[in-house]
Amino acid sequence: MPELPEVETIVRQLDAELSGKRLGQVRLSRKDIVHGDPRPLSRLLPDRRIEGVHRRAKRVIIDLRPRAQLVFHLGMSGRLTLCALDASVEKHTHLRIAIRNADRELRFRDPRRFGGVWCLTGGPKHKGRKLGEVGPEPLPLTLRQFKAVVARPRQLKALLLDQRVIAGLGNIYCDEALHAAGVHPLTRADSLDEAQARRLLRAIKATLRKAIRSGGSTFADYRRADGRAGSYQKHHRAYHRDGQPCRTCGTTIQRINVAGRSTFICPRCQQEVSKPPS
DNA sequence: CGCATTTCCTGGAGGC
DNA sequence: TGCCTCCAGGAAATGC
Repeated sequence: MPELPEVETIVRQLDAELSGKRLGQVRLSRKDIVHGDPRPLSRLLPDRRIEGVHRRAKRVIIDLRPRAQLVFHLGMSGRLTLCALDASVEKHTHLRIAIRNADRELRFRDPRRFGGVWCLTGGPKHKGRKLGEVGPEPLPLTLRQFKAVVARPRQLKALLLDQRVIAGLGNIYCDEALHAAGVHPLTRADSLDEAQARRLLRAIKATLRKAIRSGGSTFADYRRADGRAGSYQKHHRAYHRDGQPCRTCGTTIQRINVAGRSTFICPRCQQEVSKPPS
């Protein structure tokens, strides 16, 4: 489940490897992973130069010249890897884009197909599912901005997961940050006091930065762009640790359900301080 | 407005 | 071993 740190890891590798290179042949074996018209993909992309690869929210954005953008969302099980041309092609590889003069290609694989690709060429109005608006990036967020964004009568975790509110957090890093901040996920977001808000924002940033340094968390599908696994799962303190002792206080980590998601908490470190919204 | 539920999809886990 | 059911979850849609 690639979230901000996983996508950031992929993007840094792709940017380092691909900037300045030109795209070659495009092979799309599953048209329905493309939102909008899939034809421009193979028609308009070859020969464009890669200006750079960056991230916005959980999206990988490849900037091209002449001006175009290739946007990937990895959903649950999406992988974006740079492979040797002759490497065996894994099942569910939906898109392959050769890199000129490199003996390598970019492959997009996504068994569950919750992910997708957008090809933005600035041409006719984009049809199909649009890229939704997303909220501010968490890493540059100031405490003032964070408090403003969080000042709503909603379950805290549901709010943090909402990409329109803050961009990039998913189930793993929400649980890790809430645990690190010692805040219960069902806390009413607008009831956080100054100290809690500060702790939570710091925990979010610290967790994301550490995860980026570890190349993200690999549970099942996620891989870095070079195919290797991330290692931050070894440092998780809450996520997927139900039944195991809290690394802070030894209390057994519990699994509950919040916002329709499995949620892992330490019932001692994360006390429910205020009534959740109706 | 918020929130629970459903939908999409596949592979892996667990039951028998 | 093999079949079956259940379940994970990002994001959007639906119903209350």
